[in-house]
Amino acid sequence: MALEHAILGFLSAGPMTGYDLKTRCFDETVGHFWTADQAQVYRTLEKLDQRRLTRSKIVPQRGRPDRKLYTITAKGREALADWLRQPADIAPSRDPFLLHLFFASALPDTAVLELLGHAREGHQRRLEHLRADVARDIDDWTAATGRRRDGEIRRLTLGAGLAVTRGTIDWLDDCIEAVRGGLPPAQDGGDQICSS
Amino acid sequence: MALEHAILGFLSAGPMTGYDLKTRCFDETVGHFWTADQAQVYRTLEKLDQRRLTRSKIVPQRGRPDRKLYTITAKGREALADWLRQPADIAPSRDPFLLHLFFASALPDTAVLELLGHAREGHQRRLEHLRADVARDIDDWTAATGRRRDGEIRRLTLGAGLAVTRGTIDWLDDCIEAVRGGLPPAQDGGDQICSS
DNA sequence: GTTCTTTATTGGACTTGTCCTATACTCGTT
DNA sequence: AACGAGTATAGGACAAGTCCAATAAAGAAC
Repeated sequence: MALEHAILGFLSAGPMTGYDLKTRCFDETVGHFWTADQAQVYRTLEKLDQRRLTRSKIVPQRGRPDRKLYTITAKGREALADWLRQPADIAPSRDPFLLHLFFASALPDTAVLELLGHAREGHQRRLEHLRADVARDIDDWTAATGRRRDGEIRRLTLGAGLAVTRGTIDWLDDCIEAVRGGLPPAQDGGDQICSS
Repeated sequence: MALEHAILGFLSAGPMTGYDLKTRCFDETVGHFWTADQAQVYRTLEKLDQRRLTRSKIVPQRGRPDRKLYTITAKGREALADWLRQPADIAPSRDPFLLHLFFASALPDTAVLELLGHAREGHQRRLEHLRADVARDIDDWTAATGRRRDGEIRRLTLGAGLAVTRGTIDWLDDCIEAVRGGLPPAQDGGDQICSS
């Protein structure tokens, strides 16, 4: 499980609670390429504890629910190092938008254009978010912690998001042009699902 | 569920069995952006049948297991059209490689370079596969069926794969150059997981 | 003064997807 | 003659992820 190793990775920088991991680590830091469900984070932490890859300690608070602080163990560091040394998974992931587009040949050109335009907007927003928010977060974090190696690596992962998003937008522009230029008409014989 | 709608999409071109869908549709046709597990295909077909979005008919064969031919119903076509008219999901998907790279700052530069090189190779192979096999499949299929509109759309989805893969390779090249140029050294204080 | 947000953890129910196995007959290969 | 591959479906077990609700108290906003 990748979530498991990601958690170990974050814990290797210092003890944290499930809440810290969910908000500061997943949502804010790696959110643009790896999301984590809150319930899943807590359940994974529990499993890590059972397998002695982490140790947890309850830290009482007044006026707030107790914090459950997780610390990575030597065994946990080993498991993390093992994972890091393994070649990473590069399998292309599923793309629900492409699936949608694939079957959109049954729709009229205008609807296909709408689909493409909507996607373009979404990716444009994402591009701006990466350029502004994510880039700023990395700068802030690097300035605050002084961990320049980590910062460099974070900047590289941000670069991936930028490259892929830019590539996707260019592709969408090509698509829009192609459809505007006129797609061949739908054949009869089951091709046309929706003519409205 | 996307698989459900994908199956309806394929069935809208004509009746098929679970086996046809798995091999000819998913593995061969949309495999480069949407994979499907065999068991999942059969289970989804069963559910579609229960919900009357398809109808199945057993076609006996001699020397082979019986085929169970699924036909899309009017209700199924409606469900498909509804899905197509909805805006598609554009949420960026998880990228296990980026997660790996993210924590690789704990590894020495040489190991990071290895990771990047391995990924580059994988994407290069994928690029060649898309350019050769997938492009040929589309051409063959278009020539065989004469469905030029579908063929055009398929070519567009292929273009997405090419654009994203090319973008990723360019990014990896940038990364490799950056790491060769020298990453800042790891700090002490938990940063360095593995020095070997 | 009530409602919303933040901090913090946990459990239930469910969906989706993966892996493995069983069955069964044909055809081609070694 | 034995073995594997192709054709075809189906079930069990399980892993991973999503959604929702409960609990609980502080503090801010309306």
